[in-house]
Amino acid sequence: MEQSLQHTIQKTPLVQRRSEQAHQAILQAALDILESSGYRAVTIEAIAAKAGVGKKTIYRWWPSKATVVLEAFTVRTATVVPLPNEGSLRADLYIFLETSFRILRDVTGNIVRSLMAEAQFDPAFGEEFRVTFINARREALTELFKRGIQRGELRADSNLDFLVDMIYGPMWYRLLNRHAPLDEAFAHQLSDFVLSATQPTHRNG
Amino acid sequence: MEQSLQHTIQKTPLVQRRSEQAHQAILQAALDILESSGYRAVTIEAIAAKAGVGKKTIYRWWPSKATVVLEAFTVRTATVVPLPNEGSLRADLYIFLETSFRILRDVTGNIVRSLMAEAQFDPAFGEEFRVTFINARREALTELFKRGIQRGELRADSNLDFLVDMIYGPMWYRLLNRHAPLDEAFAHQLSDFVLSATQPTHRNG
Amino acid sequence: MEQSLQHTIQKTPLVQRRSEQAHQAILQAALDILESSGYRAVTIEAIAAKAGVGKKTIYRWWPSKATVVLEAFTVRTATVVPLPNEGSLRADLYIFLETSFRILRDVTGNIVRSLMAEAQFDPAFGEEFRVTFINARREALTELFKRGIQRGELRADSNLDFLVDMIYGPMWYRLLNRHAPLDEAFAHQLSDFVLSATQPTHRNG
Amino acid sequence: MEQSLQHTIQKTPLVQRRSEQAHQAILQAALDILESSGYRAVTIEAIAAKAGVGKKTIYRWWPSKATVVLEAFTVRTATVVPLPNEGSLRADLYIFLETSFRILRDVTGNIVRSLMAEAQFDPAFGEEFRVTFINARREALTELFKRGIQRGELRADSNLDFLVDMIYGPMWYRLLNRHAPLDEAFAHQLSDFVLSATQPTHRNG
DNA sequence: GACTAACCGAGACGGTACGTCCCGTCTTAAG
DNA sequence: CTTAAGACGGGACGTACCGTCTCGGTTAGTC
Repeated sequence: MEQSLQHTIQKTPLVQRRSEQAHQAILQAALDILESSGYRAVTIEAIAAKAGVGKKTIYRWWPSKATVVLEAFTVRTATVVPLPNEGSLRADLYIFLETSFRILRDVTGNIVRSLMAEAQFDPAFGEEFRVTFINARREALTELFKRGIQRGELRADSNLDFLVDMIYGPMWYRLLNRHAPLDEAFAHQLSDFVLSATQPTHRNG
Repeated sequence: MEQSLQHTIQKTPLVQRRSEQAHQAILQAALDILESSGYRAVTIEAIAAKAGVGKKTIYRWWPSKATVVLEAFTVRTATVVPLPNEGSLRADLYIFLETSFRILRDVTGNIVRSLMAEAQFDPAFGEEFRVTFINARREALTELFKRGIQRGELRADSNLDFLVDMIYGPMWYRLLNRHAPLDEAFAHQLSDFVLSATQPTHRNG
Repeated sequence: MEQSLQHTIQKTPLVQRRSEQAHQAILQAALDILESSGYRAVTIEAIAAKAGVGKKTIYRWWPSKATVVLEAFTVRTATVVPLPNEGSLRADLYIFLETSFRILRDVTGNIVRSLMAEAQFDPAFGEEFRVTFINARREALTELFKRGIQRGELRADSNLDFLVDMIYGPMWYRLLNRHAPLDEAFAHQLSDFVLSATQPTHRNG
Repeated sequence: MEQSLQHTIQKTPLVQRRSEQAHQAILQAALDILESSGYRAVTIEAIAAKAGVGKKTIYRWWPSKATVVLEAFTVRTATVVPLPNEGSLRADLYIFLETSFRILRDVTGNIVRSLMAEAQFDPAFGEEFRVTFINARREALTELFKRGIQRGELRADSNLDFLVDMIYGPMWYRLLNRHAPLDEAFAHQLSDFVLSATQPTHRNG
């Protein structure tokens, strides 16, 4: 983020000569603590100590520990957003969900839950979390639905943002509330349900 | 809580009863701070100071500040769960949602968001939150659906728990993620969508 | 102290019907904690718990934990004040000192040190400690000197209080300051020194 | 303390130097509380509040409040150890005692009593108190006696440590036990008594 | 090649809140 | 109507982190 300006004008070269080594050490330390001791144990002081870095260095580049964790999580782990293309919306949606669920079922789920929780207390981080994390996933899902429209599997005037809410809402609800698992059955139910409510023939039949 | 055993043998009520005065002062103080300064300002020390109570007294009866806030919130505020009965599932569902949304749009929404966030960090509180708060609301919604089945508006073999997820999921998602409002339009969209996916086939057959 | 009134008039029988059992249990508990964990671990709460007694019961009969310890120490342990009678002041003094030193060398020394320390912080206890403990020992020593005067080993106009200070002062100094031991050598040095400064023939010779 | 190594290799002065400002503020605050409210009112929290300093800063540099008070007392107050040189041991000793007594008769006496009391409960502090405070005074007195030996007023083989005990013992005893005052009369009695017991035999032979 | 400005590690700093320990008083129920 | 049991308001403890700051030292252009 702070580097995105460097390849543009580059008229003030002495500014922000960050140490890439320290940068990576910080992200790695955050991940290590996260995996070994959980989000609660992640503190700026612990990260600094583990990374062999001054606290100032962390504060220089990130506004909060949640932001560090978010970057560590998105950059250092290969948490790619799935974008299946199986030929049918039903199949794509199911695979998208089952892939997402599988990722969330392991430690990743706990990290994501912690980040969403942190977002409730820290509005600035909330905004960043939405932009960086949530929206990327919403757009992938939107892309799936758009393909469905192109194939005629979905009405062209469907409210895609709303459909995305109908998919991600129940997923997050189960993730955060833990009253029921994010399993294959749920992936089937959820994709079937949303498609059954949106199939063009049924809706206007 | 400690009185629930009294109708049995009454041989071990040696548990000293709590001071009702202190109890209420604590809940009120928690609410006051919550409303005036937000959840972040709620600390055990602040509650104790405002309630004119020793910290130990709070720790004696509640395991965490989240638990105090939950009790203050559920007991002292009239946050009744809506249970409309308008004659049709569609109307009941819409009114249920619009009533819920209206409550969540004011400060209550922030409290609820904070509690859900806290539940992510504190498993014990998470369990209590689910049982005390979430489940009560799930059951009310389930009751609505059951009436719909009785009226023939819903298939008798509908998976009600899943339907509840499809209603509460998107609501919580918007509440926590704040990418879109919990307004009347969403109440309409959501109730219509769920009903359109669940209308008994023989009605449209 | 509070019993000293009971065998006098006894016209108000229902007042102060202290439980002798509780009384002894408290003293014993104080001693037990003292010996097993040291003076620092002696608290009213610990005594009450160990004695199976309410805290109120302790506060009813003693003003402070130091007072409890003092009574436990003087009443329940057989810490008799030595009063040797060997026929000469020199012998009596040495035996008195060596006996006292021997007692102070074991745990008793620590208790006595703690009580003297407590007396510095709590003036009321300080007074009681002086009257109950210190003065009894000063009087014993004074008695020794008086016998010395009768035998002609000491001038009749000797300032006995001052002589007592010259004996007990160095003893307490070593006890509290711990820079040198309270051993037999010191008992000899001390008694010899005081006698050499007070022998009638040398002084006026 | 951390500067004492600087004249050597200067390769490991990585210990961050303490803030002299905070250091002095803490000592001053301790003294202020001590003089205005007594030793009992001296708490780490009170010192921190009065000095405008975090509690951690105090704990970083001192192990206990007694240590803070000791440093405040020895460094910030001009409690010089008297070292008279009047030409005779008798005069020097009397002036030494009367000067010491005068200092102990005011608030200083209470501080010193409190420190000695604290030393009974806290062995580590006891050691520091002995080394820092007690020993400095013992050495001054020893110096007096050594001059007496040089002048021929004292036998060359006198046990000076024992003589110091015979002077300081009674002083401390009266200071702590408060059964009699530290007045000029006692200064005379004490110095006379010790000298009368130690006069070289060949002088009176 | 020396200068110099920024970064860097280390961690001290003022500060807030934590959860615990005891204090001395007060309340309850049980005998 | 006195107990034991322990809850109560309160004060201080020593700890954990916060976010800011102050040090030397290191390093990377620029002069």
